[in-house]
Amino acid sequence: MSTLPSRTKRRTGVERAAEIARTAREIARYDGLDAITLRSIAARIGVTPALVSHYEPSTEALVAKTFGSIAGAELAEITRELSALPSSVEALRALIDTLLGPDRSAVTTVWLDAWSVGRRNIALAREVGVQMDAWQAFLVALLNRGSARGEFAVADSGALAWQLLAIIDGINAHAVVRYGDARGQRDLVRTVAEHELGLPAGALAPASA
Amino acid sequence: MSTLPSRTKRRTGVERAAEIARTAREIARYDGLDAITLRSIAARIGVTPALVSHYEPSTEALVAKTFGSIAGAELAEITRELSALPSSVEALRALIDTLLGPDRSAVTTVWLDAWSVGRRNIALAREVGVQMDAWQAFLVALLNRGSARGEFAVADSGALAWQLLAIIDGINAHAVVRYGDARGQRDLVRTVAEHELGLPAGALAPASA
DNA sequence: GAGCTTATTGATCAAGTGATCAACTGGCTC
DNA sequence: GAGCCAGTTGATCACTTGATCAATAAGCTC
Repeated sequence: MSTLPSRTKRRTGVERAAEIARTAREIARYDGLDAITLRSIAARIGVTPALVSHYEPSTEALVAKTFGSIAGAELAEITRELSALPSSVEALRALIDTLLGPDRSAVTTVWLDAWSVGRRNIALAREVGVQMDAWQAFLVALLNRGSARGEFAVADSGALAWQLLAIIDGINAHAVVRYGDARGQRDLVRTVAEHELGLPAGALAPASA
Repeated sequence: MSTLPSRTKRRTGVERAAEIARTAREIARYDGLDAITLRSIAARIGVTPALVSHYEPSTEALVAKTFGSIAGAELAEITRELSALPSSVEALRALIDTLLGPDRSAVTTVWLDAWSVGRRNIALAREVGVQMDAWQAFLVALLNRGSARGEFAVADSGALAWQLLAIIDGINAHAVVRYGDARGQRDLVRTVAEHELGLPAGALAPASA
């Protein structure tokens, strides 16, 4: 046998922990939150289940952390994208387009899993609450900013944020089961938002005809 | 020992099958669809897991059947209740009140479980599709009836039915996690329905002030 | 290059899952 | 009351899960 360094072994603790976290996210996206297993992660990385257990003593906590990581990463990315837009109306339009766009089913299924599994995993249930609050806070800030700028008028930004998020989540849940694409239902969210914000019809419609 | 007939044994096959189905429904409502287990059912009835397996050779199929039974029973009950109402507007109002009323979380959690578990259980996934179609068909019929009676105007009853169901499902999903009560969000559905049907504002509001 | 810190392994446990099958027995029929 | 059909049991298999622990070995420091 040659001296092939076939396996790069013995990574740093920090590196390995990051690798485990990343692998858990991949598994959650592809196969669901409850496909996260000591053995599924270990097999994917090429190590022993005991090693995963060493870095993540509680699998339940790892599931909760993984969900929070996926949901939080999406919110962070959207926050970044929207911050470049000049007006709140454009930001709201982009938000609707993104959250009801194609290739969203991966994140949506993770949310569906979280709502379901959260009943058996207390840490996950708490994380779901945290992420929902974070989304609502983000949308409230967006609505208040637009209101302060005089772009539109909002009576109760907190309640409206919950309503818009509920509609979006409902549409996406249906899309996962039925057509795999929620774009056809964007008009519903646009109409509700325009109506509640006192915007003229079509104000949130896509730019190009 | 006395001759106490402590256990009523040896039921009819039909009786036992019904008992198993009923027990599976109870477990699904209280502890979720994936708490349905040969042993959980058997323990609750007081028989051997093998007996449950005898009547239900496939647990996956039993889970799918149980979901269909719960969802179908609710639709049947609501259909019955609404059929007594004289107008379609009143029926729509009652539908919204019921589907976003208290004590709905049990059924909502079963739906959440079904959306999540359906990815691993093909039979369940198909049943979810069937039940969603049944609900949509029911609502389409309600909308078309009201339109034919001249109570309101509906452009695309099929699309509107999906939209209203998506909103209701989204609100209920949020309610399961957050406040446990979706009544505060009823106005959203009412407003959307009134707007889309050309009804005056408040037409779907509760009768009493 | 000795020694030590720490990443990593292999083995193993207890619990829980669906499923199968021969054996038992309750209760009805003739 | 003998016999038989069908409901029921107990034992058991193969598999998956999370978790623990002593033992190993890699790689850095001195």
